[in-house]
Amino acid sequence: MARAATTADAFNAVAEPRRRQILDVLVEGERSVTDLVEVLPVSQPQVSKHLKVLKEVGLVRSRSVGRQRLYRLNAIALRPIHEWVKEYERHWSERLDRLDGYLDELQRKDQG
Amino acid sequence: MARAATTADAFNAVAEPRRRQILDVLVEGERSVTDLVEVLPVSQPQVSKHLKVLKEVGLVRSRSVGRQRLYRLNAIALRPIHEWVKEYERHWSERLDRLDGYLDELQRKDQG
DNA sequence: TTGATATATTCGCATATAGGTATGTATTAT
DNA sequence: ATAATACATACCTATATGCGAATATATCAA
Repeated sequence: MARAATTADAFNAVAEPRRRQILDVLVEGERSVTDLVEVLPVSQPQVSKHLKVLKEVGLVRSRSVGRQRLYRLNAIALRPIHEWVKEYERHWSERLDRLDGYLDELQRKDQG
Repeated sequence: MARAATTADAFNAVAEPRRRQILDVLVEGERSVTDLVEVLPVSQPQVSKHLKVLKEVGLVRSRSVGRQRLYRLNAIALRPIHEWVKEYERHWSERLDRLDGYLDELQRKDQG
């Protein structure tokens, strides 16, 4: 078996930095493909392909205006990621970090 | 070019559901490889391989105790994901969702 | 030393990727 | 009709993936 498809879910779609970049632009408002090409260091075909992936997982929606296609963010599709990662937030508090440091040190003493 | 390596960053490492499952167990405390194999529907070699990926991106740390290797979460490595996705949270408020619904409807009327 | 337990690594496979380049398809303008 | 603009799709390549199966390595037990 290979890796899960980029279109499998938001986690996979967003793993690609370019696609996060695109979302980072769209969060400011609707943009045409050309707009995105102008702002990002990505070719037009690549932008279109990335948008297709983002659309398949519901992260963006589009509408046609003349010969333009305007894409906009559908942020709620990011919610599963937020919900998942949120549970871990309390674990990077300073207290737990210190415990980790302590365990690392024990390890070093045992084997180093 | 191919897809970015799973070990490229936390985003890519965590895109794989099995690895999220592993973290979901480790969030409750340190576990040996065997512990994880018993709890998850994954073979031992696969668990070891997933742990290797997680370790390479700093999401877990390990220490040896006898012939066991105990893995523990290093949650702070998830912070970049949280920081990124957090910015989008306000965008899935009800008001913006309704605007999206409205735009979708316009689109349907224009072209459907 | 021999065997058992715990974990890691290797090998083979099918698969889908991101990017480049080229081309197709609407839509508008002349 | 023709050309130009805006966008999508097809084709190619290199790459690394996740899984299964087998094997290697380390540690402890008898």
